[in-house]
Amino acid sequence: MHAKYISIYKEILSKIEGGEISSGTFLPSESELMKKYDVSRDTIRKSLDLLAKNGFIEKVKGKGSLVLDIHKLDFPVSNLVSFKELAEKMDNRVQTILVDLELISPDKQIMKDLNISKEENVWKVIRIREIDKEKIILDKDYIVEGIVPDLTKDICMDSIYEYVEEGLGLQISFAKKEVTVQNATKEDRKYLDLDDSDMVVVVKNYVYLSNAILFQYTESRHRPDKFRFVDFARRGY
Amino acid sequence: MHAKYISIYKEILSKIEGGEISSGTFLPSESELMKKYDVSRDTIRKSLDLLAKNGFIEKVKGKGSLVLDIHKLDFPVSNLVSFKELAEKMDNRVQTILVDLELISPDKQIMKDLNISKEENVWKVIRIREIDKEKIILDKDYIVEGIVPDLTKDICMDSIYEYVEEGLGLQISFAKKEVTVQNATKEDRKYLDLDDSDMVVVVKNYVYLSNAILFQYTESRHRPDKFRFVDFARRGY
DNA sequence: TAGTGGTCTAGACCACTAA
DNA sequence: TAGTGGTCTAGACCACTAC
Repeated sequence: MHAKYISIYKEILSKIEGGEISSGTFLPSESELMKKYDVSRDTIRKSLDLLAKNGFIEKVKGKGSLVLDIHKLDFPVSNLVSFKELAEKMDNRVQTILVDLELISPDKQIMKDLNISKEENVWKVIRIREIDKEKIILDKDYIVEGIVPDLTKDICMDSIYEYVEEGLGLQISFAKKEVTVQNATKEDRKYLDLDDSDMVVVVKNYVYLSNAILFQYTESRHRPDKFRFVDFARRGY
Repeated sequence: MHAKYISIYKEILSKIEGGEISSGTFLPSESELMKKYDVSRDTIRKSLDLLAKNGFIEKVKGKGSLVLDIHKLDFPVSNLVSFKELAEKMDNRVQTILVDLELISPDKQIMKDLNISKEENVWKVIRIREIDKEKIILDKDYIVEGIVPDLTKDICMDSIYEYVEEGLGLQISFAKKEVTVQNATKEDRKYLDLDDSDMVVVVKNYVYLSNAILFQYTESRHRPDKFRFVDFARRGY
């Protein structure tokens, strides 16, 4: 809502996604955009840099900003989005089942993952994500009580991120992610519809606030045949 | 080599990676860095933005730029690096075996992947990547002949990217990537040491030049137990 | 040659943090 | 209050592209 360059980014993006600007064509030049939005060139450039970073345009020196036709991310590992935000793009084909919500004293592994002492308590949240009536993802969340003192069933069924950001006024900023493939555990087999497959894709998330404090460790365990993510990568720095 | 902000980025990065600046401490303020490098604030900010984007620092308003202790990427899906560049960080524990190098007429799938007509020929390169004497990754590359006219055994054994960028003077710019888990094919079982596992992690790459022309399609097929990547993700735009 | 994006500068005002 | 990073402006010169 605040910065001009973000508003302009969003406006151009909506025109690209809405098909108003077709892929393969060039955006108006930076000087034209300056006039159009009545801002300085630096502000326009920030907007275009965002579009380029996220894979919507490619800037070509001497020519202009070419609109790309890369499709949107299905499971964005490189972004940091909540399941609720993801689900909203999937037309209600998803459902969440809350299996467990309790305040626990952390074991050694969780203490290490969250970098806390044994005096600090931790919220443990286990949720199953159903897609088209099949249990596809097992989400195991561990959240530091000192940062999120209260957690209710309703919050867990809706969106923990939304609560943390809007309810508590904290800013979720960045995460370290790790993706591996492992043999399924008994817990996986108990909660997921694994069919014949005996492996799961494990996405580990260490999530930090904007003051660089670690507040959440999450493990998302996916049925492999339903796991897929598309990413956009740039070469160089 | 050219831009000041990239030199400054590299200099600060080497100090962080070399331990000269420890994680958990703050970088000098932007105004101090301005004086130190004798550049404008905008230039310093570009350097710091790069460090933040790549997960080395977190900027905290009113405080400063905090150095993070996130370890380096193992298998960077979100970056766009060649296997040779990756291997250089692994102390020669890796080896490449060239299985196939030929110029073919594309089948329907390849025509679609590379978005070309059947008149254009395509280089097909099949390579096995050994890590610690085990055959872990099967790389299948398809490269448009019109862009890369010559391809030799030596180039494929060394680095195709290096040849394209330095030999041909082209600039590899961005890629669309897709990661899935699939059942192993006969070809996978033939070329890889799959042990008991019957699945592979498939990383598909559509690689573009800086003029937004698609020139390469690559499929990297990994043994699942050896597949792992760590990524850094920021929330927001 | 004219137009494009890439880089750099100098200065301004703001919001946030800490003492 | 002083210092920090966040945003925005106006102007400059460069390298590249197209004609």
